[in-house]
Amino acid sequence: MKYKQELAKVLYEVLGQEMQVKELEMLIEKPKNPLHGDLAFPCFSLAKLKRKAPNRIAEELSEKIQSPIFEKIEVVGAYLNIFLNKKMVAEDTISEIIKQKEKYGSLNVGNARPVTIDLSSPNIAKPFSMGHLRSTVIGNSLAFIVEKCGYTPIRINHIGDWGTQFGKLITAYKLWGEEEKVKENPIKELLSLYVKFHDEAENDPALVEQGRSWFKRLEDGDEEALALWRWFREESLKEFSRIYELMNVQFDSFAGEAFYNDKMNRVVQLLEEAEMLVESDQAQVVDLTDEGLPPCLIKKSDGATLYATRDLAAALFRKENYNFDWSLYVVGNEQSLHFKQLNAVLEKMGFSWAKKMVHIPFGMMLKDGKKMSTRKGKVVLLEEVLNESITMAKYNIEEKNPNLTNKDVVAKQVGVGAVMFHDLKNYRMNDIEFSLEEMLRFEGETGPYVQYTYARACSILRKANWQIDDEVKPSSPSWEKEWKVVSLLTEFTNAIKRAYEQFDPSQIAKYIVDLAQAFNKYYGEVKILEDGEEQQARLALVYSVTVVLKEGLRLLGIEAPEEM
RNA sequence: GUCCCGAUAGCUCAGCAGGAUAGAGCAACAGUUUCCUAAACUGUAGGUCGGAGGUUCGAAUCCUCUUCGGGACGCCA
Repeated sequence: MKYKQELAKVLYEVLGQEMQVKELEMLIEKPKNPLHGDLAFPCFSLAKLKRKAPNRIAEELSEKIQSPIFEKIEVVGAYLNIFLNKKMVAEDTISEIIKQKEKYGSLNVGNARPVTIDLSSPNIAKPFSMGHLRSTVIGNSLAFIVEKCGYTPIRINHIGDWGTQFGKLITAYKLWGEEEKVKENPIKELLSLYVKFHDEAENDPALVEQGRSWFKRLEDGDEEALALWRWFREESLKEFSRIYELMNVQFDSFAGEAFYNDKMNRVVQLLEEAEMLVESDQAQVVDLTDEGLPPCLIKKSDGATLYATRDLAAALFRKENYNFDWSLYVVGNEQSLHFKQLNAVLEKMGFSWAKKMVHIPFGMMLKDGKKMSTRKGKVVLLEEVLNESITMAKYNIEEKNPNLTNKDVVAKQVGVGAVMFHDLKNYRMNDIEFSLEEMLRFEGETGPYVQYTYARACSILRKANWQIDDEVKPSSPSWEKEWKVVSLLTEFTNAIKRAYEQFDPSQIAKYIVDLAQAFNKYYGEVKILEDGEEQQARLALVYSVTVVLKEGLRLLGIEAPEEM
């Protein structure tokens, strides 16, 4: 990054006023082919300005520019290829990592301002499905990323503990439920009641009506309805917390939908005062035709509220309570219309901060190419997948490293890491076809691969008895074989910046895979522990790699065992 | 019907504020362990970047159209 700026500056000095430093910097690229150096400047656009052949310009520039950080400048056609001074860059970078340790790569753009993150948000009385995994894992990672950029993240688990579904569930329980069975296996039993309700409702529309009226009773504070609701809620939360513990995810707030029950009148009132509410088929809606959107439903014909009402209340509450700078919603792509409407209504109400509310959508977890449906009971349970992955990791440990001391702890770290990394490594908008085989893969571009690389590096440092000493400057004559690793280490900040700007954790995941690959290649080529004057420099590099791999994994919410 | 996503190697995906021969991993095949953890490394093979136009010195990348897949579109969330 800073090397790019240096090149832009040097070019600017030679070129004079023809282009701004910023423009030049934008033109500079990182060649894919290492034979083309570390930085390249294509002269095509300059050729147009100067009305001169691009390769002539490249020639001329190559003779004029110079800087102590350039080792060599080559001209290939219209390209100016810059080779950086390996010794200088390597020793600089490694010293910086040794000095900053896990702070390396931090970006200070947030000034400690709060960022609320709406994530996970499972529904009570429904199993924690693979679909919720995505929101949990992406949101959790974004919280770390945003924090790395200087913000204060606030993780909010907006539990789905309110809505017509509870009317349906209560109806089903009253009709077919047995207390004993529910107590034995709460989620499973409640889910089968829910599924049964939808099966039966297909032939009996009166059931849906009953469900609706039970929900109305719930909203009106009916004791029987409330008691059942509380019970379902409690049992569900118990189950969820087990999963969060496995994944090591923590929240700052569990304020879910029910939390906003007493805050919705105010929203309705505000909308009324602004004369934004319109009656339509006995329901109350906000018209959004001017915004090119379908109307937003605020109140149903029976007076009960909807999720849009609750989300409006939640948005107001979060602004007032946390005064967020950004408010992120990590919610599936299928809800993007809802969030557009939400934004539009808030803007219409005159809240300019609505612009700072960002929906962060992600693709669906598909089963056989189709959406998984709770109603049809077609879900894959996250907990089962996690446990299977942990078992698999344990098996691998027994095979490969039977003398490991804390096998169960490491098996958990690796097994869970595999599942989490699998979800984070790809661009979040892609749909994912559920495949247990893919998720439990421990080789190639996977979480365990990165963890393994880290463990190997740690093992070397242990064997060498290497101690961190902030004063010692690593020094080596060539840095030739370690150059790829070094050059990736300098890129860490860039990866973090991209992840933040695009709210995309996969940027970090891809980066640490690249770094791990480069390190493993180096490991295969060079005997790091071999005695000699360069050994200390190599060890300092290995240490730098451990710092960045561990920090990269941490930003994804994944643990890094030192042995595995 | 309208709107939102996506399409790159057999499979899963990178690459996309345009740049040099389109890259990984998995699967396949062939190798590497008296040597720092083989969950690794090396090599071989594998491509009309869905299709057609357009903009440009230059397009996987930008624009338009089109095909296919997924999703959303008032009383679910």
